[in-house]
Amino acid sequence: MKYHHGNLKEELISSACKICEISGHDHMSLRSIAKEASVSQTAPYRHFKTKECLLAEVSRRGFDELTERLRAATSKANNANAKDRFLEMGLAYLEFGLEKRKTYDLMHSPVIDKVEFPELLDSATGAFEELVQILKELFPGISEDSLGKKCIKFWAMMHGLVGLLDMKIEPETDTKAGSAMSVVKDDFRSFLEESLEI
Amino acid sequence: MKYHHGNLKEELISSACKICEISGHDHMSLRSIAKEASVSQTAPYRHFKTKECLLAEVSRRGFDELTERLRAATSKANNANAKDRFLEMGLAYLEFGLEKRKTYDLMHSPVIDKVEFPELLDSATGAFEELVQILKELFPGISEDSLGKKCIKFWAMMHGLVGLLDMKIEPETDTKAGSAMSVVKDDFRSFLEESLEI
DNA sequence: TAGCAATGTTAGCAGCGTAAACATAGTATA
DNA sequence: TATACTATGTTTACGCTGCTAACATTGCTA
Repeated sequence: MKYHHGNLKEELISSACKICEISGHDHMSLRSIAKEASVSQTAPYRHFKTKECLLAEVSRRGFDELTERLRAATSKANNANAKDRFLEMGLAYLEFGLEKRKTYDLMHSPVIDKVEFPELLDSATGAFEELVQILKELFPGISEDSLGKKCIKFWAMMHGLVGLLDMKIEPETDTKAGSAMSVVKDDFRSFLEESLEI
Repeated sequence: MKYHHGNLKEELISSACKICEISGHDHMSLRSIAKEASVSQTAPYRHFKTKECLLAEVSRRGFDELTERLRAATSKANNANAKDRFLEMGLAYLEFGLEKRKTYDLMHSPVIDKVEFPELLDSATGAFEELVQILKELFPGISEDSLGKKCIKFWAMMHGLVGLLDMKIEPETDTKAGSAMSVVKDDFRSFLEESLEI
């Protein structure tokens, strides 16, 4: 067993990503991550000033993966029209949010002050930029103001939807909110399509 | 100093609400709350099984206040038409979210599993119900399915907006997202009005 | 080859949520 | 009114946490 790990920083990050997605960022301890890397409790402090810094890195990777997925979704249907590609993107966003829910939560959690981590803000902006591009195509010649509004509207709707869909309101505890939700869930495509007329 | 406090439970909750809104729920300790009530560290355990139970109560009060504000907003403009009342409600939602941001975060935070706290779910549903009512008025004769979709759409948009608006992207760090945001912020009323055509 | 910076370890602090055992006060019943 | 019971408080203690300080080892560079 050599004293110097060699690739500890990277291993800590990927362990953190794994643990975060399993247990959620608020049940994740630096000590457990260090243990997973078979390293002393305080070793992480040679690579991250605080726990928050490590979490910021996890968050950043989350945004980068989201960006990648959005890009992949729109280019998957590359020869299709802009509208279909937009729909694919919406679906990809939702999938990411629901699939990697705990990471998604971290990414939007206030525990990490994005102002303190500029490169995190960059990654987050990157994902947003994907939406801007596809909407620009969808509405050619649109004014900057209108484009901005549309972007916010969709981004907000998607973000809100992830939160709402994840509430997993079961049929038994069915309420108005619950039944409304399943309508959307069952046919998200048409839901999103209608929204295009905003 | 009498041994029995007399109204400890209530005082703990209101202290918790105060501390939560100031420091955020993740920087709030049971011990500090107990101290604020001049009571031993473990006294809260006579009234709340776990810290989460206290947080659930804080969250519940948040939803109740939100419901109250939404109701007040729509009835404030009581003699106005449904559309104006809807706009008032949207504004009220946004105001609550931005004004009581930390509490709002707790309310939507996954740390409290709503399934475990049915009365919390009730309170949350109450707020949603306000939206259902006003949209029903706005679109008389609308099918249940369409109504449901509209509700989700607006709720998601509002919820997403609070998160986005609070990012407080400053002019200096201006990005496409930042400038788009200020457009919405400056004229939320027209932003919401346009969305009505969904 | 000497020295320095990077990266690891050990020991220890204060704060946290929580459980167990005990103390006191208020209330219902005999 | 005396007695038991229940509700509500305190003390003590445990294991976990983030983090700091002091020290050890390694690899790079002059």
